[in-house]
Amino acid sequence: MAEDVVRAFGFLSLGTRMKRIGERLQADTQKIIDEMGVEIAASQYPLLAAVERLGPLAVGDLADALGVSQPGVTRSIAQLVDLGVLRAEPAPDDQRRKFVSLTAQGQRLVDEAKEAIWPRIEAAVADLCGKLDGPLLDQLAAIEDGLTALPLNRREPKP
Amino acid sequence: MAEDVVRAFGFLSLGTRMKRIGERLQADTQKIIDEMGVEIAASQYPLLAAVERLGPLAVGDLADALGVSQPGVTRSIAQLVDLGVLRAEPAPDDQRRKFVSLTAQGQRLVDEAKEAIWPRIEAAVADLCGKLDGPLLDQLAAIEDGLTALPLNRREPKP
DNA sequence: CGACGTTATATAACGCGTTATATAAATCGG
DNA sequence: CCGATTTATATAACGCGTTATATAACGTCG
Repeated sequence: MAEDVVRAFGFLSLGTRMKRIGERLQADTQKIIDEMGVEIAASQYPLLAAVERLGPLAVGDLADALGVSQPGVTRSIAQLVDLGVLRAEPAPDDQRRKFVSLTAQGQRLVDEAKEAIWPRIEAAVADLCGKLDGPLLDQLAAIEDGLTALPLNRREPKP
Repeated sequence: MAEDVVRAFGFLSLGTRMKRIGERLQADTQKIIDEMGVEIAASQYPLLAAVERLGPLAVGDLADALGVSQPGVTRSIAQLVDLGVLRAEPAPDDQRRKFVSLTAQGQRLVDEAKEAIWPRIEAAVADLCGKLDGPLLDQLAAIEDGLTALPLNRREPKP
């Protein structure tokens, strides 16, 4: 088995490594969602959660709240509007702005997620790294090893 | 200023957040490399470093060493071969396998990087998160705040 | 030895992020 | 009040990761 170069390089490849871990966590999270029979991509939940938490919001404000670029959220919104979970309507006073809100179906989806999915994900991630402490690189190694030993979707199944 | 939803959700959106931080680190790293007038993308360095560290290696072994998929490294290799820094030649005994090695130009590039670029990056990242300790989410918050306060390319300029 | 399964790499299609730029609406200044 | 600038969103093109599948070479077995 070849050496894990990205890990071996420590701080030098920290960006690559964090991105890699993030993708792995997202992939495992997607598995949990799939197992629960929901049709929404894991990556869309932050957007739905932001709309629910902050109320109807313009595209640019959503981009700020999510920390991603405006074209990125514009595209995600378009997909979720197509799926019928989001609605986008121009602001009455300023036709440039578009306010995004949950449809009834979207609200149901979020309610379900809050009830059944998010607690499960949060518990699994907390199980993986809630107890961690110490230097960053050690924690990252523990996360990678922990995921290899037992992926997120095998952790803390709903009691 | 809108609330940072991904941060607020804690473990629930940890994957999204780590990916986001990784991308930000990579982007800052790219700035450092650009400032030093080198024409290689930051994302290619792990591949070059792996080839240098582990010697001539087959495509699949490189994928293992880097923790990415085989098609991913196949594509990166193709680009670096086009740039003239890598060479790929079929193994004499097994024509399916392709061994990847540094060209003279590639070796020069790596030597330069080891001399001037990697130490600078490592110092900047160490400055950002070498002292961190404690729970993971606190460290991530410190990293994000630290990058906002002073991006990597402003840290520890070469003495 | 030839067919068949296996293994290594290549290609295709897609996801989701980015930057750069286009378009349309609002605002500002003469 | 109209032209110029600014602001908000949309679109296009690309980067770099993925999975699924095609192709070619190897090994094995009847």
